[in-house]
Amino acid sequence: MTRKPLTLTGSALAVLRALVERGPSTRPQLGQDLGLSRPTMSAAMAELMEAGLVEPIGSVHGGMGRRAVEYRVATHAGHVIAVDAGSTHIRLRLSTLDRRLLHASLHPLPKSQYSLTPQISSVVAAAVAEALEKTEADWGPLLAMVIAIPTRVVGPEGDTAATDQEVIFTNFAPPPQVDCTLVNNVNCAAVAEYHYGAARGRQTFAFMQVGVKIGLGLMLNGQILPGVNGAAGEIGHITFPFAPGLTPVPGEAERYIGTEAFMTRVRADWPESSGRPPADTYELLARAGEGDATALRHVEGHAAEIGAVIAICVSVIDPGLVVLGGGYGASPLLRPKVEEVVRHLAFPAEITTSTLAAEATVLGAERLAVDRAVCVLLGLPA
Amino acid sequence: MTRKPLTLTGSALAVLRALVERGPSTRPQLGQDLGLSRPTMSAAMAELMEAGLVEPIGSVHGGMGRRAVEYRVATHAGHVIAVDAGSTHIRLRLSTLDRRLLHASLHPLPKSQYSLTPQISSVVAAAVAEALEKTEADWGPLLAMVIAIPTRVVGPEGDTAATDQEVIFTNFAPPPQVDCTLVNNVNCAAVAEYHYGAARGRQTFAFMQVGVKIGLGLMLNGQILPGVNGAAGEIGHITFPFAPGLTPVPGEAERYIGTEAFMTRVRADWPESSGRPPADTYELLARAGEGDATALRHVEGHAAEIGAVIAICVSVIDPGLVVLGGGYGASPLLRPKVEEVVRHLAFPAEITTSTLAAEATVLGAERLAVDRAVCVLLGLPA
DNA sequence: CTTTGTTTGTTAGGCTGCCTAATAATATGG
DNA sequence: CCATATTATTAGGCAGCCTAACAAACAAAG
Repeated sequence: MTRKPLTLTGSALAVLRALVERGPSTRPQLGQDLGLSRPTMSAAMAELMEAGLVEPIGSVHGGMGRRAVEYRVATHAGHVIAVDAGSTHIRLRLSTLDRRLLHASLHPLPKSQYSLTPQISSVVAAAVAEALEKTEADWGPLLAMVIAIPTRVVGPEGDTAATDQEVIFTNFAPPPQVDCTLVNNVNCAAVAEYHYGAARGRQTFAFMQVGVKIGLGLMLNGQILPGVNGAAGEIGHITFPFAPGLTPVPGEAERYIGTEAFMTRVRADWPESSGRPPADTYELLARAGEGDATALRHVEGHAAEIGAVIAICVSVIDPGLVVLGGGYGASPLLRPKVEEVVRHLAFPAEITTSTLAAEATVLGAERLAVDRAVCVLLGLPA
Repeated sequence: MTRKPLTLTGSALAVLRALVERGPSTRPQLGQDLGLSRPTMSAAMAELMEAGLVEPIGSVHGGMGRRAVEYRVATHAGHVIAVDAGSTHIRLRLSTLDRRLLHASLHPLPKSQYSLTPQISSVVAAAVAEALEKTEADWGPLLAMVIAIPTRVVGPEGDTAATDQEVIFTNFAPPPQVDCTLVNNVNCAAVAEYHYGAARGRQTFAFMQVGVKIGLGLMLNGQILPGVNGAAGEIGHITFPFAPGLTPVPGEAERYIGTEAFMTRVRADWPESSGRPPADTYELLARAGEGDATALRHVEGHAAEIGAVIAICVSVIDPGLVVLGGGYGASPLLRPKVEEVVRHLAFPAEITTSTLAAEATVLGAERLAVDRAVCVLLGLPA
């Protein structure tokens, strides 16, 4: 875990972070954006070159005058692995520190998993083994791994026994000496929406995932809120039903809003006159998209219930923006009704739909892995 | 608003902040805690003395050796005013930057107010006028004011017209050139619990106020979460009732959980055999405290409903700790049932009861005013 | 092909803000 | 009064940034 300390001057660190953030850049660009003078840029670059962290990749001319040399994070500096341990597929990305993709893979699971199981662990092990196999010599060291899992996650100081997070290691062991971090999958997706998706440029927002399960990822001032027990955003456990005379049942909201119970209700309430009920949510959404009135009615009814959940979240944290995502939630058919309900019940909040689809989680994990990798290189905590 | 810039060196600023934070201290103490060398402490102190921000107040001996000089923030450096514009009383504190109380007052309102009214504004105006009247010459300038109000609050860039916050200024104008900040009263109370009360030493927690209205103050990593529209913690607007087949009503949770509707239910359901129903919550709590079974049943039933609301908040943000406060919520009778319900429905969260009672809000406002004052002195934003 | 103007990168030197080390100034206790 | 402990100041150094001036590379115009 511990490699050589490698302390950098403040400006060099800022330059490294900027190159990680935005990819190849010239010195004038970096100096401008970071507010550093040319001599300081010179020193910082010399420092980073010396450490083998950056490399020149040619020169660019911007109108008149001398051409500026373009630099990027050196491939040789190292790489990261991001894994999305999903319920139907395992996705893996192996990338440089500035997120140039070096290897990617998609591994279907034998059957859909409702929770984190040893079977998922096995496929993760296979995916990572394959990635290590294909690693080339000049890719530098594997600096960090982030694995996105569909459970709540606590740090080493927390009560790891109380969560299911350790299940990921039943059939998988991370390579020795490699920094390996577990992160909740919804939080990863939120990170991706923040950097690349529907929430770009927003410092504060919530990402609501709707599929077999429901969950919320909270981004507050550019930082994910994990919660003291890793349970922030576990909105499957909101009090439900909640009304005078009714007894709430723990976890009932997740079951009720989740797509399995929803589809059961749809099938039970499907009129004979509308033909065969839809087999799954994809078919339901497809029919609703074609204008089938019965399908639309169900989708809108469900959207109103999702809106009711979001109104709760908006009342508690007032995120200003809620991004809908997940296998079911990403459908643009939901948005209008959700927005209407939220506006009626709670405070103003923009509602948008995810633009990253199934890639969101692994892209967010990659992003977090790169952050970890920079910390590992510099011996920084957190 | 703008006074002379007055830039300080980093260490001097740290020393000033430390003195503001913890009151009178000696140089060795400060140097130790801030990790500053003795020469740096000397320079910082010289700088602060020069600027008239600190003053020596004697010397202290710690065992053997030379006595250490003790310093504090100079009274002459300036003062702040904190106002709690509550529903039954206006509380005011006028304090030095290190929170030595110079003047305090308590002004009852003619009658209890459900929302922020012009009448409250009038009493605030009178309270502030009286405080300015009593200000002595050597107290230095009035650097900042914070007024705690029971509405959502947005900054100048937000849509102030959409909130009721401006009502505070109907009959009151802050002294010219004085930095005046409005802050939600529940958030102020949370700040006080953080520094002095039941949440001392906790970086993340939620403060739930239960009285005529309900509200949540969210402290995340030592920072209040105000929300994008100043509506974070406005849990009076959570979806309620929320159950299949029921139609939620905006703001219904506040009415239902709030003490007015609660007492109406108590009275309606009060058996003849138990004698005259209690006139208000104080009487209800008093009787419950004496062991009256009917009163206890109602208090516990209500506590379960409060617990159901808290379970929602815990599911969304997982604060680890929830402090119960407010006129009704501060009763220790609530805690056991609330804790039981939260543990049953959601994730582990400690439940405690406020220790600051009615002073919480004004103490939090004072704290925030001091922070603002330091920023004003140094020309810093936010 | 040379000149000119523009942009990029380097060198020289200075300033700020912190540090360590040494010295001076009190205090307590035999 | 002297030994010891603690506090404060002085002297000198170093890291990390800056500005100013200069050298190098390039495009476009003559």
